[in-house]
Amino acid sequence: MNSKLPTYFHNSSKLSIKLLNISISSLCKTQQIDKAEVIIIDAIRLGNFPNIVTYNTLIAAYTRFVSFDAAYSILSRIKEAGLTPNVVTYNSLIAGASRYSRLPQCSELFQQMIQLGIYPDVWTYNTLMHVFFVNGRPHEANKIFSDCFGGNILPCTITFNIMINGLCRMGYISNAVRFFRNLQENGFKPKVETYNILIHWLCKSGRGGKAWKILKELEEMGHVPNAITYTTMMKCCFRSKKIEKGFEVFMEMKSKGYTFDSYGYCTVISALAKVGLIKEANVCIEEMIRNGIGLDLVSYNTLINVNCKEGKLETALQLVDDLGKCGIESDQYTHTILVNGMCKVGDIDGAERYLKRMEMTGVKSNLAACNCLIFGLWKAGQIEYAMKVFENLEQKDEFTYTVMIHGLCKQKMFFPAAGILRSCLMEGMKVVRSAKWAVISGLRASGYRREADNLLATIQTANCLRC
DNA sequence: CTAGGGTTAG
Repeated sequence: MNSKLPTYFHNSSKLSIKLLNISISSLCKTQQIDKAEVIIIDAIRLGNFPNIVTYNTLIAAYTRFVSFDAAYSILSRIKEAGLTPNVVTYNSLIAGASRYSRLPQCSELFQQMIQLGIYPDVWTYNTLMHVFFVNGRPHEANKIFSDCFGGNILPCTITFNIMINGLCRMGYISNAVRFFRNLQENGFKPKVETYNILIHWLCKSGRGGKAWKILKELEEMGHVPNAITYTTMMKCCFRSKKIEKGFEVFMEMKSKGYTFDSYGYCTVISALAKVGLIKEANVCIEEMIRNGIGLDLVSYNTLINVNCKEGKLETALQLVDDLGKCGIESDQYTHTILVNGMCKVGDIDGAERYLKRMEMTGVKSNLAACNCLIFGLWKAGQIEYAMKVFENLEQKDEFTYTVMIHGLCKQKMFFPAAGILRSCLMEGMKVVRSAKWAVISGLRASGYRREADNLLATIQTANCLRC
């Protein structure tokens, strides 16, 4: 018998099950699932049996922190306990399956719940729509949306938000705005979240002017912009290189008390570092730390990047160490930032060793980091080696191609550059204007007019095919 | 179940 258990676990009553669920919920939230399981075992031993809420809490935690299969196996435990799964059980499982990109399983679970006579609710429909959008299936998402309307379930604001966000995610931004206007005409009162979604996508697609108009509308409708609105607008400024304006937004964000987390700070720090305003970036870092803002993985990556940009590699590595001490694992961003930092200070060997070590420790290949290495090799004049790394790459993206094309053009190797440009087009990837121009003008300047025109024609054809 | 932050080329 566990004598350390609080006394309320000893009485089997409605109160004790409620308290049990509160304990399980708080343990699950802090990723202590093992402890939660121990408490459940003890509770059962004391005759305090968990109910469906207990199991649903476990399902949510297992999908979030362990695996879908672990969560799914709770279903049999529910049956063994003589309980019946409910709509929340299935909603959590569907959300869990979507987290692991198991699209067929989402549909299966949906069918299964209907067969069991469990009626889907608006959460079920919202989750399914979200799943389909995230997996690039707008038509299926739209079908769910129609079913929702056709059935007895009333869509809510979140349903509309998922629809608008999903349409934008698929690139249908104008359609999303039209959908939004249509809803408004039918009496829909959008919330700040809805406006934030539109503002975010308008900025991301380069329609900053329209984004500012939507922001104005948000305020005219009596809404107050929140912390997310501010970070979104800031990002919008930095995207269009309006650093001053972005900084002004940050100041206003601070004055409104919206810099309570690291989001705003990370946005402004990265933007400053990117344009070389390292001193200013460091002022913001100091302020963030002085204000006692909790640092997460993204914050650390931001700080590591600033130090790398300064050439302070030892400090950067110290921060990686601190990260580990906080129990946070570094990710692909961390690795890329470090590889880039090493290349920047000319330590190509170090960068290569780091990449090799990543491979050996089973970290999956990181294209961005490889791109940094190739760029570093070009800068260090190790041309043949850069070519070799490039050829051995099993995957390439537009950065890879751009780095190679610019490198070759700098060496006046315009024919190989044209070759790589062509293979890039064959892969269906877009070519950055500057790289395209470097090859064409290079060929022309060295007297190969015909080749230049030929290449230009190929580029234009490729552009047509993409549309 | 929806909305914000971090890496590489020019």
